[in-house]
Amino acid sequence: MLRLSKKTDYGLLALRYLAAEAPAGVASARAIAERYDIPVELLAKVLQQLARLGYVAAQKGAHGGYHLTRPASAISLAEIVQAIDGPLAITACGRDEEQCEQFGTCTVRDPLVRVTERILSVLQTMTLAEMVPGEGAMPMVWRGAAR
Amino acid sequence: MLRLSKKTDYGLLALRYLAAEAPAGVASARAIAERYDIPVELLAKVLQQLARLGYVAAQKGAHGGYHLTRPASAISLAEIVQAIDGPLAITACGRDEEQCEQFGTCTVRDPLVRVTERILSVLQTMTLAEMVPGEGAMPMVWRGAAR
DNA sequence: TAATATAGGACTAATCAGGTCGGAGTTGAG
DNA sequence: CTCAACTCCGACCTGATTAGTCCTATATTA
Ligand code: SF4
Ligand code: SF4
Repeated sequence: MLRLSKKTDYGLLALRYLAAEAPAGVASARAIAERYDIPVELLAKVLQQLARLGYVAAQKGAHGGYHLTRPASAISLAEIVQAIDGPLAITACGRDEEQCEQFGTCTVRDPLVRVTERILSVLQTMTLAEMVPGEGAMPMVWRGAAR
Repeated sequence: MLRLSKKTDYGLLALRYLAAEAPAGVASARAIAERYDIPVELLAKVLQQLARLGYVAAQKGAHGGYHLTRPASAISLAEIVQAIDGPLAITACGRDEEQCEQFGTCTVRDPLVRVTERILSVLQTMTLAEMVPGEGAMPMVWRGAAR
């Protein structure tokens, strides 16, 4: 029903925390999970994935944790979503060989990929920095930002 | 993973068929299902839902079928999606009382509803008529259509 | 009346997201 | 140097949502 997964939701929450509220920009999975009342292991998994993709760096051992590797203004919502949920696709035919039965006779595929591209561009124009009101840059250049 | 349901996909296919290819703008659920190799019963259910909402009208009995009640240019993709999949929501907190555990401590809710609104506007700017290349109006007023 | 079409509910099967478990690696105090 | 505590990490399990099926009732037309 056009919903993004809870994992993405949690990941977003965590990244925003690292960007805005974390003591020295560093926080452990446990700390973030307790702050937002999220299952620890699940959030850990999300952060692991983000670490694998290089959005955050992990520090093991005591007093370890995660920290951002890029400025929050350089991380788009689109990147986060795709890092966790995989490539953005509105339909089943969206990516890979995952094509549906009616791939051959389908007449709405092309219009829908156009829609997908536009949604992607919406996600790309929203950066992590714009999600934290006080901190970072909060540019007032909203209008005309499409595309 | 931000995908719209197969039902919506089928419904879209059916509506486009009624708008563009159907003999006299009328076709039965069976005919459409066979045309696109869709489970008949499932497509029937989708069309019933669309009929209930008033997007198509049903004619029972022999030589019956469905036909659009509005010009294709007056039906937006947003309407179709919401008619079949229910209200558009990116997150679990999106609608109703379906609120998640971290509703109270959540810090990303507001930005995400903004994103939802923008995605909705993308879907609203795409009409059924724009999905059939030859027929109907295909306006070239894409740029600057956001919001 | 026989054939064809929609209307609507209940039921089953498959898929996927959400959540859980135990283990491996690192750190730092003693 | 040793060891215990803390962290990340990968695989596994389970419940919820979706996709699809089946059956019965009702309406229309040839
Ligand atoms: S029906 Fe068409 S648009 Fe939908 S998944 Fe299949 S090929 Fe893609
Ligand atoms: S975590 Fe926040 S944005 Fe996500 S569903 Fe819960 S309240 Fe909504």
